[in-house]
Amino acid sequence: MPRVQPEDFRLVKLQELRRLGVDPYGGRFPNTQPIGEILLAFEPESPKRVRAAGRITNLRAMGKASFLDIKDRSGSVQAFFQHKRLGQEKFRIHDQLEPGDLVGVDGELTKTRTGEITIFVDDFTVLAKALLSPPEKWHGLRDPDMRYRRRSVDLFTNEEVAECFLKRSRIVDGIREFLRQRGFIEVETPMMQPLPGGAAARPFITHHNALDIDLYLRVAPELYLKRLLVGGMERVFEINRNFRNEGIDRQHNPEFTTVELYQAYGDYSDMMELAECLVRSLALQIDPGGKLPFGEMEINYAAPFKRLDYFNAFQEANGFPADDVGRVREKARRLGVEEARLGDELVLDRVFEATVEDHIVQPTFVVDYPAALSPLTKPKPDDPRVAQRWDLFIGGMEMGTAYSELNDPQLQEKKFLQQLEGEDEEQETLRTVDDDFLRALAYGMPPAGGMGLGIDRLVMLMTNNPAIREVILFPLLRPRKEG
RNA sequence: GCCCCCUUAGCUCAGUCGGCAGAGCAACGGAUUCUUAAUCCGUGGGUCCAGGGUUCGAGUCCCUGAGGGGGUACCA
Repeated sequence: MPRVQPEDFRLVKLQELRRLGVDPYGGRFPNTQPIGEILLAFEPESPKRVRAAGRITNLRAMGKASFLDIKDRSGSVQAFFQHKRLGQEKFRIHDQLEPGDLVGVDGELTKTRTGEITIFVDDFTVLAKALLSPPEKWHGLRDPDMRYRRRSVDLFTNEEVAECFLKRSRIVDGIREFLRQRGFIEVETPMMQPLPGGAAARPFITHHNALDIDLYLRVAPELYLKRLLVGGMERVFEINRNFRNEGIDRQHNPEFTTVELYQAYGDYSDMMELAECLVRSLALQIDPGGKLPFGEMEINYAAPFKRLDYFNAFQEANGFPADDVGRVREKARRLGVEEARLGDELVLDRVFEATVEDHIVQPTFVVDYPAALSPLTKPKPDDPRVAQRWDLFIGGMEMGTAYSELNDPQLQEKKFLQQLEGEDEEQETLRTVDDDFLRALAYGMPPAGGMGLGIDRLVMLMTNNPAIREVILFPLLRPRKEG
């Protein structure tokens, strides 16, 4: 038994092609024009010869003639195959074509009697015989699970899916362009790290045989990018994957892409300006009015984004101050948070999430977080309990975070050690002290602003897809035997 | 992790009160030289997710499990 069972009726056609002396898996087919361009260049009064290649998406056979719809990445065109025009031998080969096959065609571009722009084919090449049928033409491939598992089919069948990933590519291009113009250079730092740092999340663990050491897939690139600041790379960014061994839902995939950047001699207010400008410019590229739908919501990307002071917002939403530990815990219990085994600062964060963050729809910077939640962040000069940090929320999602980066090596060490002391509700969440990073800091890191933005979520907003799996080409799925 | 829903032909789906397993598309045979989801005539196609139970009889009711979807929880 082959691993993938071809459909019998397609094997028959495959054999017939070979019997006719045709290689069903063609070869180079040069000098084609994108179908979209062919259609744009059409002039009714002066028919031209054209050459196109693509997938047969539909086929209407009528005895001695048939119409095939041929689709490439740029568009779709009708091709007319006629016995009279092709001759007995070629028409016989044409009879073996089916929806899903890839063909190259040569012919004259004119209109049919009904006015459809059509390639009147006088020669063609079989480029690939499909041994599995494409999805049914009315409803197509709709089941989300099947769409993710067979993303190839999803992409060539569902126009809007292909479009979404085209947009994603353009968004990433846009981010790179934006940052280059501001003097940032792109770098790549380790995805496999001896110590997972930069965020508190459960890491994936792997093993390197030659060195016989465990390595962690990174949960964040932060500590490496900061080493580059020490090294004198004053404006750096990295667009790459992070890996977190956590749950999967509409906003979370175990591997996800972020852009993380550092700007020497700046701080979190520079990052705020940068983030606002970047996100706004991406939105404006899609809608000149800067208003985009997201599910039931309409998001207005007009500047300036709203600013919300963490402690003021907390007081306003809850009617008591964030440092009233007793009332914070009481509120947490009422919200159904199991607060007993959590530290004060984590309980506060839960209550803040439930009462403030979850209700944010329009682009909003939540500014000045409790320092206890932000160990890599420079505290405010006038109040060490407050960190120079903001989180950006849009459409109910956390889009990113930024700090004035902590560059005091001794304070950093102290904060690392405090993290170790805090009772750890997640046994698997590693909290370690990265001595090598501390050593780098000790050589002197310039004060800097740093920021991370979730690119998948950004794409969700820009393409109006409320599920992260719609914007990741191959989201993680449970493997399935029968396929 | 917990709650709710879904799983029937290659695909998209219907299936009433527990009583012979259904449609469209796709496939196969035929007709058709300007069609547009082509049309017309004909044919074949099922481990009803898996296992167990109730019943004279289960796609349908009950239990267990698997996979998926949605929600919720977790994710400095």
